[in-house]
Amino acid sequence: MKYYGIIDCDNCYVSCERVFRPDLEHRAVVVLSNNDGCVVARSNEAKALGIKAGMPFYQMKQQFAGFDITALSSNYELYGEMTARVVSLIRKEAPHYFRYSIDECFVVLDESSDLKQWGELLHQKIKRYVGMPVSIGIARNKTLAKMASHFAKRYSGYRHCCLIDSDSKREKALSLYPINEVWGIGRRYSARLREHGIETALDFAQRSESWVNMTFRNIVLMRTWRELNGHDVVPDEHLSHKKSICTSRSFAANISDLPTLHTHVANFASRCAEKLRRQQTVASVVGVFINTNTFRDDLEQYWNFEEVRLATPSSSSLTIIQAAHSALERVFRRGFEYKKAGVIVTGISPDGAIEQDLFATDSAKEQKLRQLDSAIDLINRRIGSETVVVGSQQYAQKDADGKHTTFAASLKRDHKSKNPTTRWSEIIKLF
DNA sequence: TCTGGGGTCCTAGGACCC
DNA sequence: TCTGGGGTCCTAGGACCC
Repeated sequence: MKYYGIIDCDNCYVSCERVFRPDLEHRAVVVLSNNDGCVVARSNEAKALGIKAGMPFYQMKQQFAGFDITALSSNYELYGEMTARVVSLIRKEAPHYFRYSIDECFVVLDESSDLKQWGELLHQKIKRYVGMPVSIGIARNKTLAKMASHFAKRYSGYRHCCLIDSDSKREKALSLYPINEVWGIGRRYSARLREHGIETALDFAQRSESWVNMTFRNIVLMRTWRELNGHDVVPDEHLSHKKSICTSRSFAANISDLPTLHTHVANFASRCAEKLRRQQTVASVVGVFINTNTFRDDLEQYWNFEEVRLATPSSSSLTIIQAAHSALERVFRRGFEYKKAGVIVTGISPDGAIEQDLFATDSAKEQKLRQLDSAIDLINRRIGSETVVVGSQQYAQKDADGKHTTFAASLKRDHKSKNPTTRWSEIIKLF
């Protein structure tokens, strides 16, 4: 019989920071979004104080003035590296795995071994080798495994691994689980379910299949109902490549001029091209959106999105940047203060299976672009991201050394930690 | 003054085709 | 009173996830 396990990093970003800052253990710590905008991760101590996820940083500072809280800017280079180490350990213990998000990984297990012990040992191993605390849930399907991992996180008696392997355990767990915390049931559905007197996962699971069907006429909710009742019906995602890739940011300050937007959009486009190449795919459509500050209802708002179709699907930074620039020209309207922009690439297919543009004459050029991109990727991977960039990615503004400012430097990150795992210059020195 | 950045799936409805 | 009947593809919007 097949089992699913989920390995979930506890307070992932905070835990990554604590590996290199042991002084932050047992203290209230939050990690902020880009431009130090919102709280995106909290230590248990910060949660206990009542700091909510998504809370704007300035509000937190007002509301929790006088509390001893450490706030850190997000350092995605570090989090990406640390979680990759976690995954490499998981892979050794469970060859059949798929990554669900930056901090979660599903594995498929069979019943032959002692699954509870397996989970406890994996937890110990990840803690010892990477320093990351994880919670592990194991059950017959993914919805129940997620629920189990929450129990593992909440009750220390489980020793970081909760296994649901019988109907009695399943029903007990369901009865203790609020309906709004079930995987796949968000704010809207839980409000509607509560109108029908459903408070726990068990209340929902015990309704008849036809009642759920008639009341909601919704196949997604129906699948969740089946999983709560022990069937394995939610399909495995993330086994194939992504169908859309987006890179977008809010700006530290408003931007009204086209050249500065061009530079930002070039950087977003370049990131999208990198992501395409990493999963060995190409895109055929490049879209750009820009918008004014949606929180300022006293100002006139503008939001728009334009797409450009490529003659030949591509993952080349130069090609994607060019297309993004022409899309930007189309969405841009003078006279607005822009707060955010983004590039979205779609029409994604595996690289290699590209049907040629009927009128293409530039396959030799494509070949050269490909070699150029590979060389840039290699350098940026070995030496550090943004070591080599396309000219249009460089900001007009220069730093103290006379060098052009880079994308990373354009973000406001006043409380950022070092990158001891990916930058030679920031490696930890003991003496 | 300061408010994140990614993704997925499903459905309904319209355009278009034969 | 009573619209032909299939199809496919695309898009927008709504729900969800982390």
